[in-house]
Order: sequence, then structure tokens, then C-alpha cells
Amino acid sequence: MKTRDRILATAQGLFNEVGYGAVTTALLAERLGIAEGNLWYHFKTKRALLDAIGERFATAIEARLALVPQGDPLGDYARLLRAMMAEFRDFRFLYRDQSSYGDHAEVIAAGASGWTRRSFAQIEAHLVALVEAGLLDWPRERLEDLAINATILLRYGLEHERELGAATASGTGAVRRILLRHLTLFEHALDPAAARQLKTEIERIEAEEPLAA
Amino acid sequence: MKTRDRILATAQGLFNEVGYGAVTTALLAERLGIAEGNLWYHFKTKRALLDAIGERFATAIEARLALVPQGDPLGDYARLLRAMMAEFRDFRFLYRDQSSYGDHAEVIAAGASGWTRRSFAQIEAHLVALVEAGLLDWPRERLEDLAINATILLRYGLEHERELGAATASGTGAVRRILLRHLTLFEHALDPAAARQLKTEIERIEAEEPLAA
DNA sequence: GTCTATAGCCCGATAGAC
DNA sequence: GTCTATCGGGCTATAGAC
Repeated sequence: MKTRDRILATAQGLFNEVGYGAVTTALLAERLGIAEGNLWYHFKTKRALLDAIGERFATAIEARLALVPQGDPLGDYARLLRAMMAEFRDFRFLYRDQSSYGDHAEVIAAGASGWTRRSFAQIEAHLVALVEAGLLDWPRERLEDLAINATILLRYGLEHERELGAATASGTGAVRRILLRHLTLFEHALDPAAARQLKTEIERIEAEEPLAA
Repeated sequence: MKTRDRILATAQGLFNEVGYGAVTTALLAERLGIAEGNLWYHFKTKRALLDAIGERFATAIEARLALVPQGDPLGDYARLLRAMMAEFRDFRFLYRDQSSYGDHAEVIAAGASGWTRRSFAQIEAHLVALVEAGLLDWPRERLEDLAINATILLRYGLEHERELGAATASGTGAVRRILLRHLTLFEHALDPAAARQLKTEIERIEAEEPLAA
């Protein structure tokens, strides 16, 4: 792996782990086993490093937002949940530490609002597919609210788990709890077999691999 | 007002406004119109300042958690909503900037988990009162989930509004939108007159005064 | 209690040898 | 591409006059 990519991956992992503000260039260089000066060869400023991760983020989020229901409402919804949680986990510091990187934030600050609104619509589209397949019994006029509430519960799930004192790393069950929690919004209105299948899929998602750091 | 109290109030307002990490002692002193050295007379360290605000927070949160349904389910619930939103607003940086104050956090880190769980129970108790008064049609076994989901939507409401690009200061309608959003969780199961009354109360809450800073 | 002056530290970033 | 050495600056905090 090229040094530049190692820096990016390690920085991203470290930012997620201890927070953007707490990651000094000295700490990052030490973790990488390279000299601090070498960092500046690959990234002229700390901000340039953040920007590079921001570009990765924008790419990942656009890829996730491109997911549309494709005829298997339950599988499609589970796939979307998996993609969203992976994104929240892999780029967690970008969501969480916005107050730390102050002016270093352009890509995120510019995109956040639109991305969030498109996430609402995306979840709603998937819920509509469930309704149309007869798997979810929910009045059309309340689907938008359901979608927004589901998105918020997913979006702030990891922070909420941490606030409850739970570990949030992969394999701790945090993702499973978050997904099951959001399911309580509409589980009672789901076809029982569909609910069971969704829960099985959720167990599979929790078992996923974390970001290589 | 004593200088010590002015420092506390101004610091709290400034922390909420621009983030704990972004508030340097130089900025704080300038806003107060006093010399930086004078700050250290009143608070030996920046952490001591944070601790003092943390104590205020602990007092406020215990006072809020002491609120119990008192026979007027709708009024009681509105009173609780008002208290919670005031708390989230007045001590916002404590909720938001946890990654910034790293080790400076004792009171919060120690209490957060318990406070959150007690908030769940408190909201649930108020919802139970609504059910028992015949104003809310909700199965008992799903009340806990409803309470938890409502708490999360309220707790992360301001951060979510900001992420959507909305202003979150008092009078911007952010609090009203947050309260109406959480109401979508169970509005359809509320007695229509009760729903109308709750909405009226919500308008009244939005019109409230901000923290004097 | 409040001020001025400054210490001491760590940070992000640069210069230049290899 | 990677290293060592070092700089300038901002930050928290101290010393001591008033």
C-alpha cells in the first residue's frame, strides 16, 4: 500500500477513534511509523488531509444514495441499512466532530443538508416499496414522517449508544441495537414473516467486517 | 452581577455558540471586557470553569428529572417538553462537544448514561399518564419503545436541525419543529382535541425566552 | 480583584540533507 | 520519498505590580 493511502486510512481510523481535534500530526506519524516531516510531503496541510477524506466520503455517500428499490423490498431495504450503517461508522468523525474542524469543513458543510434530505427520500422510497408489496401496513400520508424519524434514529444511533455507555466498535452489538431500535417504529405494522426476515438480515449486518485501518 | 458569575454565564453562552474547543481564554476575556489574567484569578484552570458549568448542569438535569405527572397529563407533558428543550439548549455544548473536552469531562461522562436512561423512564411515565387518561391509544408493551424513540428525537433535535442547515437559536422555529417532529411518533393515536392542545402548548414553548448570556 | 508581562508547551508547518 | 532539525504562533497558565 502506498504511503499516501496508508496515511489516509490511518488518519481516518484515528479520527474516528479519538476525534479529529485530538489527532495531532505527531500522533498520526507515530502510529504510521514514519517521520512527521514525511506527512507534509504527502499532504501540504492537515486540512488537505481532511479534504481528501471528505472526497472519499462524498463518493461513498453518492454511491449509497444511488441505491434504489429493485424489486425485492425486504432485501433492498436491508441492503440500504447495511450501506448507511457502514457509512456512519467509516466516516463517523465527519458526522460527529463538526465543531472540531471549524473552517476545515467545506465539502461536508456544503453537502450535509442535501445529503440528509435525500436520505429521507431514499428511506421513504424503500418504505413505499414495502407498502406496495403488501408487507407494511402504513398510511401513505404518514410515510414521510416515518422515513424522517427512521433516518434520524439511524443517523444518531452510534452517538446515542456511546452516550448510554456502550462500546460502539464493530462486533459489540451496537449496530444491531440501532437497527432493531429503528425497527420498533414500524415493526407492529410489518407482515410477521417480513419482520422475522428483516431481523435475520440485521443479525447478518452486525456480523460485518469493520473498516480496515 | 459578580465577575465570577459573569464569566460562567458568558463562557456557557460562548461554548454553546462556537464550541468548547474554539473558545480560547483570550476570546472569552475579550467578550467579557476583562484581562485574560483576571480569568485565572476566578478559575484556576479552564477545566475548573468547565467543572463549574458541569455542576450547574447536574443541578438542572436533576430538577428536570424530578418532574412527574401530576394529574394533568397534557399540561404535565408539555411542561416536561419545555424543560427538556431548555436544558438541551442551555447546555448544548456539553451534549455536543464531548469529543472536544477529552479528559475534562468527569461529571458528564459519569452521569450521562444514567441521566439518559432516567429520561426514557420519565417520558414513558408521562406517556402512561396520557394512556390512562384515555387521551393516547397505545399498547402498553410498546410504550417503552415509543418513549425511547421520542427521547432520542428530542435529544438530537437541535443537531439535526443544524445539519439540515437551519438556524437553531431561539425564535427560529427550530424547537417548534423538533417538538412537532417527535409528535409525529404518536399524533395519530392521540385524541384529536388532545393533539390540538399539545400543538398549542408547543407554539407557546417556542415563544420562550433564551438563556441570558 | 484586576491588570500587564511573560513563561512554557505543543501544534502545524518549513528547510534542507540524504 | 523519507528523514532530522527547527521555526513561528497560539494556547493555557503563572508572576507580580497596582
